[in-house]
Amino acid sequence: MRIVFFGTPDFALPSLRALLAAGHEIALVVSRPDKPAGRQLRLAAPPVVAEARRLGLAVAQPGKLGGEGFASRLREVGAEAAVVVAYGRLIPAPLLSIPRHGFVNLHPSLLPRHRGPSPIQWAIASGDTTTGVSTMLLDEGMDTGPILLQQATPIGASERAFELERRLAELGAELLVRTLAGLAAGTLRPQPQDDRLATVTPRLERGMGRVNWHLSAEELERRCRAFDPWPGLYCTFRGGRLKVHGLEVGPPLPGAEPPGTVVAVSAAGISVRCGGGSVALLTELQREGRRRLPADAFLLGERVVRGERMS
RNA sequence: CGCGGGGUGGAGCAGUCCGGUAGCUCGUUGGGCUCAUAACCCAAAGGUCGCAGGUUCAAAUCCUGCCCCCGCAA
Repeated sequence: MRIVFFGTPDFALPSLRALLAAGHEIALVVSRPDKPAGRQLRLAAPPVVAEARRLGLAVAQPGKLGGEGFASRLREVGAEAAVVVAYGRLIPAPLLSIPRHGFVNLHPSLLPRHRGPSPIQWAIASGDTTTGVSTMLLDEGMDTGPILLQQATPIGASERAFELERRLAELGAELLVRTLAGLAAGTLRPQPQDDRLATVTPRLERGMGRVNWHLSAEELERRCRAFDPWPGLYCTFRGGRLKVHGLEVGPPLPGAEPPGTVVAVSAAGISVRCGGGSVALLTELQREGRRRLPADAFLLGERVVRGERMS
């Protein structure tokens, strides 16, 4: 099938490759504009653009999709379907009817649960034991279109967002290929989503990684995995930023210290009082400007003492 | 030129401002104690102080250039 591919980050790469491998013709790859990245703030191309160039595909990085300019470009391409995988922008409604089969979107959750921009992270943060990938036809809403196919997968008890994301990217790529085959064969029946079951995830922000010690250790443990690698979990300790890369639910310790108080220190980690009397065991830490370290190594240089506070 | 921190025995750090024979915790090795031990005691080994150049009687420490790691920001 002749298709236009919309995508931007790494998550979209397996899909792009799988579509090619399945014999589809990718007439155009559409991605978001380059933006400054890295420590020197140099302009960097999104992963999808880099990959598309390697593959010798035509690339477009329009600033806006709204105008007539892009619409006519899309018509010229004459694709039978558009595929959207983590493009990063809402597709304006007038474009949706240009390809004969419409816009097929891959979404990394079991819709209608976890609509919105960060479904993978919130599936973990919410304590879900199962998630998955969905393909659907885009409509004018945000992840509200009728579902084509879905594939579920369990979430590992210690699985982190970057790991789950990698798995869902692969799982989604397969699902996408099956979806296009189904569309071409006319065997798919789009199922409307049940809006009553819908949940919407907020876009992640830097500040969401700030540890609130009043939350339970269980909640913090999930966030530690959900926000890895971004925005990460961090707090303030001894006047500087302390990133928390490893946080486990610790064995309970008696006491009524205010949340954020160090209640025990051992080679296994730093135990910190959390909400509801729970205890978090910090097992991997990183001081700003320093390397991330397992707790035992961290403690050799930072003599953390019982009773110290983290905020 | 976006802002900033750091590179010191195997690991994590102090020492750098106010130049003057390298220190702490841990690990390693040997010995001791002990029913025993990841515990404790004693001893030892192990370092071109990121690289190059400069200043100086003398540089981990001051100056210049380069390499590498990291936090913020995006």
